[in-house]
Amino acid sequence: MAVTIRDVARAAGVSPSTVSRALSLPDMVDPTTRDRVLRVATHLGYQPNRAARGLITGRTGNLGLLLPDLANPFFPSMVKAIQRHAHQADYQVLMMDTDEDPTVELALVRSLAKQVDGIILCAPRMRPQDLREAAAVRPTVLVNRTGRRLPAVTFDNHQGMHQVVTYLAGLGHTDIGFVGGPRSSWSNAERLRGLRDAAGEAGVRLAELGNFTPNFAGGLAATDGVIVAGVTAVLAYNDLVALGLVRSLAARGIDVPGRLSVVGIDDIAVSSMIHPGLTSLGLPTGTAGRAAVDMLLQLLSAPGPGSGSGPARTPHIDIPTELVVRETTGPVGPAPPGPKAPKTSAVRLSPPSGPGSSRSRGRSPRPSPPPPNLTDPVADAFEPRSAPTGRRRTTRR
Amino acid sequence: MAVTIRDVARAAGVSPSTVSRALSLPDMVDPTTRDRVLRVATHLGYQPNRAARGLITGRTGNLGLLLPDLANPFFPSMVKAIQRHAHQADYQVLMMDTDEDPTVELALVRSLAKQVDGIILCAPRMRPQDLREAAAVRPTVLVNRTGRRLPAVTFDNHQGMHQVVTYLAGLGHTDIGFVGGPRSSWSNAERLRGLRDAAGEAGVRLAELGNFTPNFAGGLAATDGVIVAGVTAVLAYNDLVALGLVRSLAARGIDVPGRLSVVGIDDIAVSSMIHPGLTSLGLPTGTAGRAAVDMLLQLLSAPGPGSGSGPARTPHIDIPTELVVRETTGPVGPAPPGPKAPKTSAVRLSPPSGPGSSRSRGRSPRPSPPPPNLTDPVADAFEPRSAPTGRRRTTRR
DNA sequence: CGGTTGCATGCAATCCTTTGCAGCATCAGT
DNA sequence: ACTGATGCTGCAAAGGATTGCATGCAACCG
Repeated sequence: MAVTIRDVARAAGVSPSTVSRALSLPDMVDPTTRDRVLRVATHLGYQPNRAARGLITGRTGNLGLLLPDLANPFFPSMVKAIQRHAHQADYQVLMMDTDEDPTVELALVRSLAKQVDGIILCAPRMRPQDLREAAAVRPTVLVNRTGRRLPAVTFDNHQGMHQVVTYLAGLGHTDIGFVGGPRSSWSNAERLRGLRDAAGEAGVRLAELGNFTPNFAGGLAATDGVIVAGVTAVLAYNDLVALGLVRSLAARGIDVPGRLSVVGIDDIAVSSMIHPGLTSLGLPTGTAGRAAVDMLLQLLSAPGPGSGSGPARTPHIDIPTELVVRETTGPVGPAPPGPKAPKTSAVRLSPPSGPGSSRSRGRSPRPSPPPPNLTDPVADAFEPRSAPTGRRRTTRR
Repeated sequence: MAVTIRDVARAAGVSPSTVSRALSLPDMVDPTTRDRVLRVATHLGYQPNRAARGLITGRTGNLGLLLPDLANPFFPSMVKAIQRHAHQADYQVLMMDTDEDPTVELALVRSLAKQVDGIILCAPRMRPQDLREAAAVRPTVLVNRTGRRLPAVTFDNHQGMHQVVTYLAGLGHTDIGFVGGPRSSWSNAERLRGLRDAAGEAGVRLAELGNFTPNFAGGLAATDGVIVAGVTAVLAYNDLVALGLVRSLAARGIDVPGRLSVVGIDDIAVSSMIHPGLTSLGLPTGTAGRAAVDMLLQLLSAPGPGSGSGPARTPHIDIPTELVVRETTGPVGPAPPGPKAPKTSAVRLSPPSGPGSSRSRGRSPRPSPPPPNLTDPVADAFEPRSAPTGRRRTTRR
């Protein structure tokens, strides 16, 4: 059927062993024969049978990826980065979605165990002991959380919270609310900690508004609490929550950012598509995905635990975040009494006083004059995801 | 290391063959021994080595899934359905993302070939001959397109276009524009064809406004053309394009749906989150994903081509679409001269005259009275994705 | 010139499961 | 009681690649 290593060997006049070595241990065979073997192999279109290889090496050539909900726009970009990077190293990715159900996570990890060489685990609510069990069964890298002595790739929540609080304080906000995510979520706890620190340093009051589901519905549910809290700015657990918040605030006639500034986390693609554009703390998911794959591959090539000189430090990468300022944040102050002011308008956003805010968008308020021409300058103003135009980023401290 | 079939055999006092049969051909072994074997197997936690099995059976237990861009919110829900369904049949899914690059599709299919038993191919722009080559290497099911005599799962574009046109015509629109997607895309051609038919039947004029990239930027780029076309309603190739359109129309001060109604396709999650909510032709991606897996599994269990009585009909499932009416569509007519009417507002949407439009939302315009209580009734009005409240669907014809 | 070293290659075992075939036992029928 | 059929089980052969070990050859040194 398919071309096997014996076919190549026969055609090249060598033994199967030599073919195998020519492919996987190139400098162990004579250059002349190696070239001949490789030429024959490519000519015949030989591709090693992964099952046969796996049977003897005990490796599958697969990486497992466990995540809570692919439908959350936060994940696809990370998944894409992971896939691309894994493929470059000749690994396949087996992805599994837990549907935000922590009870199935461990079961999925177990079923994944036999079929992968290593696991990238994105399970913000998994219990630490389960985490340990998962890591015991296969080399594991955590993403977006830490665990007891386990390799991890995280986003620098502490620094991120500082960015947000500093930015908002610079706009004059002294009362900031936080719409929390799931109580058991690692990043929720982490963000809360960072927020308390940052609020204390900046001298602003922090209102913790409870825990909500990390999606659009959660944002809707949080609205009333935000209103009665009497804050002038609110940070949501993620962009989906923020979107829900913005949506139902608008329905209540509450001006964003005039009466209330809203900030999200994740900087998902939608945040730049809607009106008003959502100010959000961006988490570089692509960088994280690549880092996780690199870390895992390194773990796989490294000798197992117990050997080596002393207990190797468990690797950990903390990725800096990046605040993307758009239109849901503005200086604190009463809603302008101006005649029939539009509900929300980009013009209301004066340049923040924080660092890196030199450029102003310069777009006029909604009832704008007709476009000067019909080609495309408008597109630039709307920050297509690829072009940095119109995105003002605060520099990292 | 791991527990093998021999361990189970030894513990159960039978030969490995019997264990194998007890697991895969249960009614071939004596019930007594079968029970004993199964009990021992589960007790020892035996899981067959997939590599060894694959080596002899020639099957991998994997399904390949090729798609153009996971970051397009249209796909994750389909991917989730595919995964869930495949796992139930004890298959794993190897997903590959082509990054919208048709030139890498064939290469990826080839690299996928040896590692999967069958392929679910979502490649709207792949050339027919490449399609055939892909299908020759492994059993293949096309999704969201057809190809020469190849099994396929599609959405009923023809019926969908009829739904949209009928609905818009019912609102009084006689000039409808279509913002097309990639010229080489199968569904683009299909939609165009359906639109022409439907427009002819309904007696409305159809303006074909060109081809654009199937994303937010494409919508931005299409805006000028839409404006000069002089239409009162426009259908976009997909929701992302529609969102771009809505966004830049708003920036130009063009009232949606007062002056221009906008309809998208896909009904991605975001469309119900933004304001104004996007009217969209929903494509049941979950249904499609499940259907594709079912079809592929059937293909895998069926005898290969050439056998059987005559050429079996190539399976094809056409999934009905479902129009979800929200706030970007309304009756044709000049923008109301009413005092400081908000740019867009749900109240402006009078019930469409189409079928199935009995319920009205009953939400008041934006400057609404304060909420009656502080719990959650607002959430209901905003159609959290799970609850059908607030989604008026036109019944299928 | 003999011995040793080192390199390149081949041999053969091994990974674990499935499955065609053979064997054995039991049972029914005559 | 013998024959034939039936049903369950075991034997052994794949299936393709990797790898420790052995072998053969050449080169080099003494």
